[in-house]
Amino acid sequence: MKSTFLKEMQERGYLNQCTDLEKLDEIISKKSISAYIGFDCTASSLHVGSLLQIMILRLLQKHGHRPIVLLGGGTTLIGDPSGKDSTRKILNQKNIKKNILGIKKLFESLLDFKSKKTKPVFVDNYSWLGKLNYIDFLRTIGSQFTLNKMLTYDSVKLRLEREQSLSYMEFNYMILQAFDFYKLYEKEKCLLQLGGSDQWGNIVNGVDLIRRVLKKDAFGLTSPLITLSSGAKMGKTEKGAIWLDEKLFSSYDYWQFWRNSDDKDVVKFLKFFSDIEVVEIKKLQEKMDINDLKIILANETTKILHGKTKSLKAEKTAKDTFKLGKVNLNLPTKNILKKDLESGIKLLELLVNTNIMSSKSEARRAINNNGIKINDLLVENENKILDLSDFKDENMKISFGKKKHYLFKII
RNA sequence: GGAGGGGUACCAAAGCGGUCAAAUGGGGCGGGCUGUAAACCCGUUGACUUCGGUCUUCGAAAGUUCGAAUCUUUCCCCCUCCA
Repeated sequence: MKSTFLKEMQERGYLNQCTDLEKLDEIISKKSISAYIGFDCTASSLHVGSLLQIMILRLLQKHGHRPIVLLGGGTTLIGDPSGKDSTRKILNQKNIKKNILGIKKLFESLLDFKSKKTKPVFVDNYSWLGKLNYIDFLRTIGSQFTLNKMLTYDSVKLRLEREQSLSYMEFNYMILQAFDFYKLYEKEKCLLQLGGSDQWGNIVNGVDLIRRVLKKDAFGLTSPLITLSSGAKMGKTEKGAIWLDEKLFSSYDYWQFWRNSDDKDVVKFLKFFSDIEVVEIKKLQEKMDINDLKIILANETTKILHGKTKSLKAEKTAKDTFKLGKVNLNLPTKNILKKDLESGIKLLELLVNTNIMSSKSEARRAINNNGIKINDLLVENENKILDLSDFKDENMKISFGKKKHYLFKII
């Protein structure tokens, strides 16, 4: 492979399938191109599941290419049927607009805006999908698609085979995504669409459309679906998604998420989610203890998303809490009113009110299973009432299990 | 259009008039061991509780019964086979 971009893509394991790898390599090794990835706007933030795509955009910039971030303000109104059993809730435009703002903001720290040449471009496909003329669209674009072929795509086939309804609206999704690529080729000279392997069908459609209508070559490239060594899908835990927005998922928790990776995933994750050069990762792997490697992983990933200061802070907090047994004031913090404390607060209620536990039964259970500690002392009485004597220097630490620690402050 | 099978907790799946808040497995959570890992072992897994119990739950609604996840009726949804 000639191009540095594709070489690193391969080294890091980002490469799954390409419509024409040789030709793309030829072009991309000679000049700088624009490439796009589309993001759904179903939530106000992205989660770890989208992080790989973001890393690819960063890599694109690193090698002198220009990333285009397509926010699916139009397509989210329709809903991608790929990999879904049933139609999902359709969002209204107001929510989608809000989501777009939230997602856009994430990219501010993740991508490089300084270099003129590789400055990212943001586009919302509503700007062209929203004003389509139905008849015109059917004649120029719709005529290029055959039902015969559309029906063979997995996203469609699976739904039909399972006799689950697929609305005409959703059925059109792939055409719209193909049209996006077509538009971006015209407007932004975008040669390449990137995406997860589940997007392959949609991407190929775009490439075909450009070839047929514009008589030009465009390319599609997909990344593999990441699974954890446990087999689970990346990004969602039982407690909910690992959000990238700090308001939804704190930098401390984010750091912890990576620190708690499975041994078997660490090197893979370093390649996927850190900026450390692959050669360097190999060296680290040889000389370092797996736990130190996990700390590096946590530091690097947190640094990329939340910045160096927060990453260091999270590392320090973790070290104090887990290694030194100290109370670090940067632990997730909850406030307690002084007057409430003076009249006595039931531990059970506090746990539920602060969302540490979702019900009193659960809290009782946790206590009876020796899972709750106050200032590192096991709580034995489930009906414990808290008062000032449980605080040291205005602080009280409540721990649930070995990993979750919360700091309570009197206000 | 014809014939049959089925909808049970987070998921899979048993139960087919009372002993059912519902077996079992997976997942989750907690504990033990460890390294904030994996594997393994133990406990736990609807809510509220003055710890006596109470309330809500087996696709939906209505009914039979002292008593229904279990029986009846209607409705909704899914699956398999034939046409």
